[in-house]
Amino acid sequence: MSKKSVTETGWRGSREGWLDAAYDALIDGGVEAVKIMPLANRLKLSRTSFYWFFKNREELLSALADHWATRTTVPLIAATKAYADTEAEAMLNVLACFLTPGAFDDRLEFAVRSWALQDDTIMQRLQAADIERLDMLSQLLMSWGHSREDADVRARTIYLVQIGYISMQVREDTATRLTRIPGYVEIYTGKVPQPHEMARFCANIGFDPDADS
Amino acid sequence: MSKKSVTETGWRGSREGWLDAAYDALIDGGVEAVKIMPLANRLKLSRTSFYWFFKNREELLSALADHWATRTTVPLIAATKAYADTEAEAMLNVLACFLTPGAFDDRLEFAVRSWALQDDTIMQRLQAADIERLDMLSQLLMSWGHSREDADVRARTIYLVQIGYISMQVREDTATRLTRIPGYVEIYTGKVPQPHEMARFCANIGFDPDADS
DNA sequence: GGCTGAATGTACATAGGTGTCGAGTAACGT
DNA sequence: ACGTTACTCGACACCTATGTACATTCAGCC
Repeated sequence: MSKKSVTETGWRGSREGWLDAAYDALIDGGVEAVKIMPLANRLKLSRTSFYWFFKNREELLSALADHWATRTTVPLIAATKAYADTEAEAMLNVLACFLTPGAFDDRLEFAVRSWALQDDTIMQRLQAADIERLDMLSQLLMSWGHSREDADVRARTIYLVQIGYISMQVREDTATRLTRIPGYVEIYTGKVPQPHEMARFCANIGFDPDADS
Repeated sequence: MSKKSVTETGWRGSREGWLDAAYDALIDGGVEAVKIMPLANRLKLSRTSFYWFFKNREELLSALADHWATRTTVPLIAATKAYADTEAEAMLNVLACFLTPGAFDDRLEFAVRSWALQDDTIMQRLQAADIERLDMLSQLLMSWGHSREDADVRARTIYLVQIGYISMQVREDTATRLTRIPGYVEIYTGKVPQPHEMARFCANIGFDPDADS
């Protein structure tokens, strides 16, 4: 799914190939795992081939950071702007973004947060993203009638719970997590989601609650 | 406060000295910053002196991990068991633990979470700690009348918001954060803290709300 | 003032990482 | 089939880290 991209050339290496490998290394070993020599070994390529596609390690890391924004902030903001009939549904749209694999990339998010500890420019991009995301959530809540102050605390709760989940690196299955969703929606908005709203939510995240196993 | 401990010998180095330096390096650079050579430079000691106090780098890291437990899980659990007249007060006790500098060491907590990404044994200790902490919070809520399910979701919210805060590495001043506290308590417990409870809370965390700037 | 052991330093072996240079090789267009 | 371009690789120079062996120095105690 990732190795063989559209640009199917006869060459073994490619910018995307190195980038994918770097991405994998980043999400399950942190920045310090993104090293050219190990990547080369995994790709079964010579270490020095890397320098044909990238100027140096820094350029690779920078490309990784760009990737992060499009895989996290972008989908979240889209979710806050999605259509909704009720406040509960609007909140479910946001939660769906966090839950759907392929929408908000939580493992990448965590890796980048750790990375920020060692790198100031990443730290700055991260803090800017936090502010932007919180602001979007706050706006969403205000559009459903919450006061500025109330929307502020609630937006923080929603966002922080999610960041917390990511940071805990929980890998619980969708079904378990699903049982807690109505509770969260109620805590976040004060409103209980209706059965048909939950049904739409399940459909959105591609989950069939009737399936056994 | 940390450098010159009680054991004031005539020697320049000491186990504590190296440990303190390692701690500093860990919280503001991640595990990868805990390297003997840089520590030696900072301590103005020869690199190899280290090996007189520690067998090797691993032993240092292990000592650091032990330190983490006593500076995070231990105070949190104490806070859940602290005396309280009301549920709101009980919750404020927990929040105070998170806010008081010197109680729950949030920077260390974050550093360890990042560390876990690269180290399986740390990951296991961390997940055990998460379970234990969530369990304590849940028990606290159940002792104030919440059902098991409700306590479960609420405990997660409280804990995850805090982990989220830590992960965001926000450094907002006590006063700002304080304004949001009553809002959080209400979201967490459904009860509004009384003025005298807030006053006690301020006293606990060593904050004077009347002091200007 | 000299002994002793705790603490420090110097020198060496080893390992893994980065990046450059230049020679070689595979793919593709004509 | 041939040349050009796109890519690959090996060798080299360099840096930073770990850990060991051995020599040295210093504090504290007769």
